[in-house]
Amino acid sequence: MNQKELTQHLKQVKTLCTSQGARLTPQREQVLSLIMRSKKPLTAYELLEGMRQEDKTPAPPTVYRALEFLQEQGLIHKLESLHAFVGCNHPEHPHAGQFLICTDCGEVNEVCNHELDKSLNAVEKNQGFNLQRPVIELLGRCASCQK
Amino acid sequence: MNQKELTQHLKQVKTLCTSQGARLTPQREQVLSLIMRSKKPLTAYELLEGMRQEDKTPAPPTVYRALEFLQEQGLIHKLESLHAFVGCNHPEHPHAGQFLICTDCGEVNEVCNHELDKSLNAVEKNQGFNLQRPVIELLGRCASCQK
DNA sequence: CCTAGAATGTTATAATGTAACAATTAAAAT
DNA sequence: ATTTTAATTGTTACATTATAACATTCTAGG
Ligand SMILES: [Zn+2]
Ligand SMILES: [Zn+2]
Ligand SMILES: [Zn+2]
Ligand SMILES: [Zn+2]
Repeated sequence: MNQKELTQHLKQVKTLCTSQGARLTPQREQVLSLIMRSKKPLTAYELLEGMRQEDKTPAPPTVYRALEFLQEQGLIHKLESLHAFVGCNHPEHPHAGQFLICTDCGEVNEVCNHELDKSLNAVEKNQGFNLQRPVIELLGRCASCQK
Repeated sequence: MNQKELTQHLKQVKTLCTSQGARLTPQREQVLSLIMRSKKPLTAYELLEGMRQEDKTPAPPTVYRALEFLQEQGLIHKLESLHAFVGCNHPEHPHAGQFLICTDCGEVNEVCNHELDKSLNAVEKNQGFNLQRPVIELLGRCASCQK
């Protein structure tokens, strides 16, 4: 995400937070901004490093708290298989993410496949399971890296 | 898994390993045995603790090596969202696991849903993605815990 | 202003995972 | 059977990821 897109995104996100009575403080915004600008998912400690370059020297809880907030607001997703975080491009309606993760170039692509959703619903129904948080992370090689 | 089932499972597994030219050494068998006997997924350090009760005092690399071997042989699965390991009941034909994980009671249920598989294949095809390791972990409440 | 709750700062530590190299053991070759 | 080789295990140290606990500061609402 480039500077212009970022500015636009942050404006949207601020509106969104305000409407929810959630406070997108400067620190939280800084963490979000670092994540959105990155081409790759970032770990908590990479974010800490990023914050240090722009700012003072925050301690781990600072960044973990910001990450918790951003997840609650649906502004970022955590990738369990990478211990890293990516921004969400469609935070306006809450959703669980489905991710294609390239193990070669590190690119992460958030998809939204309704067939997959249906299958998950079917599993839920079959098993009498109440699904609350699906973790769908598809690791492999992206189209470019196969060439 | 009870003692009788375990014995039976270990016998099968030994045959399987032998046929692959893989060596299920006593340590590896001990780790597998701890995992299969447990009702809940176990973390590496819980396994270390378990090994210490039966044996000497192994260091972390010991258990991580055993876990790596067991995963390679398809005898166990790692749950990324829990940093923990569960046994596989169908190691005879290799597969990626699909898991229902109850956040109340901790029970983990490995399912094998072909609709879900199809959806994954469709995503692969649509995106030109070469899927190598799907991580499918469905967190929520199991049927019993909803009552 | 005053106060209550939210957010942040700070220190310490817990939990998870790996690098590097030495010692041992088991398989394979001679 | 002995030698050679590769696989496995032991050991130490450390890297990475994450949280508990408590103090301080800030902010919104009365
Ligand atoms: Zn999203
Ligand atoms: Zn790629
Ligand atoms: Zn399995
Ligand atoms: Zn349950």
